[in-house]
Amino acid sequence: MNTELPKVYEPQEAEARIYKKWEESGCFKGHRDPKKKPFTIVMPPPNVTGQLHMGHAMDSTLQDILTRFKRMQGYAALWVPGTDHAGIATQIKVEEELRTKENLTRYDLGREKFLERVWDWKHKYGNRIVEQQKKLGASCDWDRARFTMDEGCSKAVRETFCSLYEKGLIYKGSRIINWCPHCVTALSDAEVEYQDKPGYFWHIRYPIQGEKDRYVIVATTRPETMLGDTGVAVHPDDERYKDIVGKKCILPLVGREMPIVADEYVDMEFGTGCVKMTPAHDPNDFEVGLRQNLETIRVLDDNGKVVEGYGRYSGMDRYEARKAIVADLEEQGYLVKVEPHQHNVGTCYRCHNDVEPIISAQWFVKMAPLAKEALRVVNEGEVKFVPDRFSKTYTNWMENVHDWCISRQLWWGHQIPVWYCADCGKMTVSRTDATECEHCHSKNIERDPDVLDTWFSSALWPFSTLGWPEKTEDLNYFYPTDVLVTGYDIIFFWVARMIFSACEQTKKPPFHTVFIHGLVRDDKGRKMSKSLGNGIDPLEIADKYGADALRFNLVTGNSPGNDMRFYTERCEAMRNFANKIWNASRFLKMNLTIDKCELPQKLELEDKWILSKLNRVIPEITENMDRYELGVAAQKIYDFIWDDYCDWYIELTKTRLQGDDEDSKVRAQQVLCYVLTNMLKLLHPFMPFITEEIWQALPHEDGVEEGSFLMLQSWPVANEAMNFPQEEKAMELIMDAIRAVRTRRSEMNVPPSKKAQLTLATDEGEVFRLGEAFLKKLAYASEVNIVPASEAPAAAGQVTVVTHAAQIFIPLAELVDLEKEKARMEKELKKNTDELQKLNTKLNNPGFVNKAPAHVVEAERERAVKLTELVAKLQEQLSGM
RNA sequence: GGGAGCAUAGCUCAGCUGGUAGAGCACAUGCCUUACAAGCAUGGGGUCACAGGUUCGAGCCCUGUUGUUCCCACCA
Repeated sequence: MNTELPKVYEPQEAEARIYKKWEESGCFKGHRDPKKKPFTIVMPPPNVTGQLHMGHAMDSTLQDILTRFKRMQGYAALWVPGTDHAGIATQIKVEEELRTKENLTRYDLGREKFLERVWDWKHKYGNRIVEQQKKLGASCDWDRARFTMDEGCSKAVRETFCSLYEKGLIYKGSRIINWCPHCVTALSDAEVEYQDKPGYFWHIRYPIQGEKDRYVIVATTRPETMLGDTGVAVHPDDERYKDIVGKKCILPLVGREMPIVADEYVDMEFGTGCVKMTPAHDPNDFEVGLRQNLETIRVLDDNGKVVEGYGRYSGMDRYEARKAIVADLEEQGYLVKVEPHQHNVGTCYRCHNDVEPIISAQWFVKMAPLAKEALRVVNEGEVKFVPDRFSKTYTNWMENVHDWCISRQLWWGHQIPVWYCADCGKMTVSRTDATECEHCHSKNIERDPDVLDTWFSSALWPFSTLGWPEKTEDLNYFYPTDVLVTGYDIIFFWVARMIFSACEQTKKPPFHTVFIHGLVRDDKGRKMSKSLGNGIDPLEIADKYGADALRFNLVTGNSPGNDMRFYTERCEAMRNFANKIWNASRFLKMNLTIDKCELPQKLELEDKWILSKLNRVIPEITENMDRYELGVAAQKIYDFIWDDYCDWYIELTKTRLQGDDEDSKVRAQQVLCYVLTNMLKLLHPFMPFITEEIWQALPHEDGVEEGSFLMLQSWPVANEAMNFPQEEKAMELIMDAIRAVRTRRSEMNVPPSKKAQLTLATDEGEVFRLGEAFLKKLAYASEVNIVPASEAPAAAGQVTVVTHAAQIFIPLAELVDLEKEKARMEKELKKNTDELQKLNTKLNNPGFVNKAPAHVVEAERERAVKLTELVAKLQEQLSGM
């Protein structure tokens, strides 16, 4: 905060400057402090290839809020950042660049050269997202930044693979897997996205061998797979087909003889009750094939083209082949009919091309034993999801999980540490690079060319980043970590896998809480995506409105786990809030003569009111934070700052600040400063920059070191000695009167410049005498007369206002239309009488009085008293009109 | 076929363990009141989707209905 104090807060320059200061002075460092409890958050590593998008911004904001909050609460807070090598995504990006700039493929370069290019790319762009996170204020310990392909993480990957293999939890097998012909790699189940797409049902006739003119009719959505058919199945109880079970049929176009088998899998009700079996290209058929001993014939190659040996179809792309086959079937009279059919097609989560189920030799993690412990820790509450409903999502998935296909036919990633011996044919699985076969010592070995699923290394992230498998001090102190913050969209990909990996490798769950947030959508509720071009760049927003405003926007107005729509206008509102605080602070600075932030001995009514309110809001906000209700906490601090502090307290202190009583002036400053300091602390996790900026410019409490930072100050706690319930109530009486007068004046369009005398008839004369100055300033009174309630003047010819504590008379006779005034009063009387009646019914109900908690009954009684007084006053005034 | 979310002011959404319905934006009126017009004051606007139930009391809890969104699942 410089001395010029511009009227409008400009975040751009300030934010960069402040961040630099923090970073230079080591504020973000996570130190092992034996006197403190650790609080650890490990960042979900964004892709190295990535640009920071709104989802990252939200994720990082939530983590930063938690980290800053805990740091201020005195924890040894550590937030570990990093990036993910993102196998497919990165490889595709680099390949694209190769193609467009040099017209080369990765095969032209060869594996080694290509990987060099990817590393170059990583070094060039990998830091971009880090810089972007810094712009948003992320208080990570950047010195600990990790990359999933760096040495430590790679070591963790190798150790995990080998130990799982040794325990028999990793195996290689030929299974039906999801294959992306575009990315030319296997995918895990989680990497397949199912989409409803319009398609067709082709009904095809397969002649039965030896039975003239007899056929089975099968239906398929993928006719090209018929080339790989090795059987037809019917249900064993299906009377229609009992006689043909065991016979053979002939595959059209190919001429293959295939058995007709009976299998429970077939649904008699569906279609014709006959199903073509393609064990090499359909997971169900594969299972049936195993039971029925059907041949497995692969007809599509890795690129999705028909393999050799199928005449004119060979070499055709799967869709081309489909057309050709359908045409031929029709021409040869095998096609019975074609029906439009909506079906669920698996697509690649990266390139969105249709995934092909293909039989292939891949590496798998055996999930059943791992899932057991991963379920236990969640079921027994060792790991909690916030909001809790996501634990159901998690357990449902974990209970039904299949083995995890972890090998990918890519180059960029952790290469599988397995060597095959050309001599003895056995495998060597090793933690260090093998030079010979461990079985026959032959040097004639070759490494498995495949790499591991990216998520295999991400799954180790919470402990690999802290040094595992080494037994490091960090691991000992900071692990298990505390909270994982992430979107619900990667619960399966990542959260679940971290949990079972940690349980297996470290024998502990990786964190105790999973704090789940929703997606940030555009203003129409659509997902932000590149293809739609509806993404909003968080950095542009931060640039325009400030990172503080962006953060505040991302954290308010929605509840945990729910998606939120992003409105730029809301950022504007939050920017206005920042500006409001700026100006409140500017006002204080302009009036500041003190150089220390401390509370005075003597407090005025309004001081006690604001301090008491502050005392109430501190524990509330703290509790909301503890419960991850960050939006609620943010809203409360917003309201307190804007409504209580700015709109009321500052206004209330103005007469003192501008008056002649030096002592009172100083004391007002002291309270203003004290409350502002506390508010800045409460707001700091949400709006770190502006709060730091202002705090730096304010006088500090005793014990705050020169050159210290707000981010390192302690979180406020309520001060019991500063609770003043009586004064709070008294102040409210005055505020009620001010509001009531303002309302009446506003209804009559009296401008503030037209001051008027106020007469208050009240039994709370003492209180209102304390509020005289406030009534003058805030209720535009030229003079305030206070008389006992019994001596109320005649209402005639006056504007009258009634609160439950006072009747107020304003001599603005020329503005009063007596009839209108009467009507208004009658309306108000009726409203209040009705309400009082309702309340009395409630209070006369023994059920309520006996069963409701005492404080609720008490509150209602108080309300009834107030209402009764109000009604009495209204009646009195009406009768005098 | 399972599972979950959502339905509250014109719009977008909050509403913590049941206790007098809230915010932002928008709208209306009056204010350049010496911190802030990115502001101040005041106001209008809601059968909390529908139907039952539990309770002294339901936006909140239970059951069902409707609409809507999402996730999971091998119906060819």
